Amino acid sequence: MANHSDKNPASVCVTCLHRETGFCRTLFGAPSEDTKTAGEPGWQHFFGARAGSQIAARNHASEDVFVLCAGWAFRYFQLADGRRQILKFLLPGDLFSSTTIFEKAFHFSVKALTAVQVSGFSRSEIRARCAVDPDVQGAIAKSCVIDTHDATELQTSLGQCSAEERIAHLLLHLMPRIAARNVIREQRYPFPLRQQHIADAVGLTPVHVSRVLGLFRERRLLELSEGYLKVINAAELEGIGSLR
Amino acid sequence: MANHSDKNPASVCVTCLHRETGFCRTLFGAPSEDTKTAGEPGWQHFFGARAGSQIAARNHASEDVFVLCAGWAFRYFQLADGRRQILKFLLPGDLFSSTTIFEKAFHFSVKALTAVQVSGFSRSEIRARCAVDPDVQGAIAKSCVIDTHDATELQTSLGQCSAEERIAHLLLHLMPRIAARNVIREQRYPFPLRQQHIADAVGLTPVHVSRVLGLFRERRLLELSEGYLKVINAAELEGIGSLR
DNA sequence: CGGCAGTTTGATGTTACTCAATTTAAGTGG
DNA sequence: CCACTTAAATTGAGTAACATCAAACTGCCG
Repeated sequence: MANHSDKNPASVCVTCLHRETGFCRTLFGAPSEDTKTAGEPGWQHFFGARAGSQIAARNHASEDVFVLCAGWAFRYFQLADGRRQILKFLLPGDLFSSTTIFEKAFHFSVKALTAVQVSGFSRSEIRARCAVDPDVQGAIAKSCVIDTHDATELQTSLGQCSAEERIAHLLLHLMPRIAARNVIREQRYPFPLRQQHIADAVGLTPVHVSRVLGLFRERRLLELSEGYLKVINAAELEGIGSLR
Repeated sequence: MANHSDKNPASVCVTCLHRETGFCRTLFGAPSEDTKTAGEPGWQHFFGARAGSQIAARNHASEDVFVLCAGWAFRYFQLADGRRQILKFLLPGDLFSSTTIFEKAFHFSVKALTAVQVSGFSRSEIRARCAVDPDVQGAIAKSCVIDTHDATELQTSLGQCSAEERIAHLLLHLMPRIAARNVIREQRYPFPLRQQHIADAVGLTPVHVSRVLGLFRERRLLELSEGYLKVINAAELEGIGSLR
């Protein structure tokens, strides 16, 4: 696993706690001054990782279930010759994958896109809670449903859509997820992806991604630079990428 | 929903019952003369559907969870302009989707590829059993894990692989699944897909699928006709389509 | 100032798509 | 069993979308 040296026992998953979208909230209950300063319970631990570092690898196993608490990461599948498919961009509150609740071994890898904080929970503890707490059950079920639905959309996008449609769809998929975790003003979204990441997510080359984004910019649909995505014409973007 | 007129109360999901792969086995226990002749319990019912008929539609909801008991079907996602992505080919024992256990509404559609028999189970009954029976829990978890893993592979195949690789991968994915449900002699697999289905599953046009299959045939990797797939050189096929 | 990572641009190549015609296979009714 | 019909598969020619290769450009940081 990744380097645990940035471990910060003082903060208990604060980022996740105050997010409706997060998994931690269900496990901890709503945030309180108590939990924020309580330190780690025995069945939970934290670690940080630098941007670009690998924080989970395919075929490795863990007794823990991991949740991203701060920063961006991505889950991906790598082929022997170096090609990789980015399966999902992980935002604070996201499980690495909902299947990790049921299985020790990963079928995927995870890398940090920015500096991140990750929280690990004992799988057996989560499953014990699941057995008695319908809220936890519901959170797990919801997570599975969302992952599957996202997978369906990605498959459709990759299999059926043009370069423009795929990129527009990716942005449209990310926008509400980013908005759920940040205050958005003037349609300006924090957006740390490099074009290489977009390329690996939508199955194109970075060069072609650059051309398509250039087109979008020319048509005044959006601007993308300096770690921000500014959406100028959301309606037209949806017309291109909405999969309806 | 589909036409229930072919309903056949005499047979209790026999096809699923004697399959290790099936969901019904977990719910019923191993087959016995008893269950085979008992008729339907109140929380389960059957129906048949003709080849080509739609048996589930996106945005429709049902109190039931459906399992394919006989024949082939496929789950797919359709776009407004007619394009469709086939997400999974369903074989006897397969749930339409594992998410149907958690959610009433479908995010996908299902069509029969051959004549089929479908079994519907009351969702509330399954969830009640899940709460008390670890085997049922395990079966559901396994089903989620497999669906997610398959989704990962399909995403990678669609996003990163060439036409040859995608088609080879599809065949390699199906072979063991077919073999688990049929006696295979001489590497000859029952295979009812039309080239159009392959095309919709791997994101190519039927014309191009025909060319690639023609190449495979020329290279003596396989033959594909008359509803059967005959694999001649499995090793080379794996070299092309194995995603390693 | 130089170096580096990321992006943009241009020229060219390849893969897969489109359109259209032809062949094969599968029924169907006489 | 044989014309006839229809769906599916194959083949060829031309084209569009995206990849590849290479060079130039940008912003950033030491």
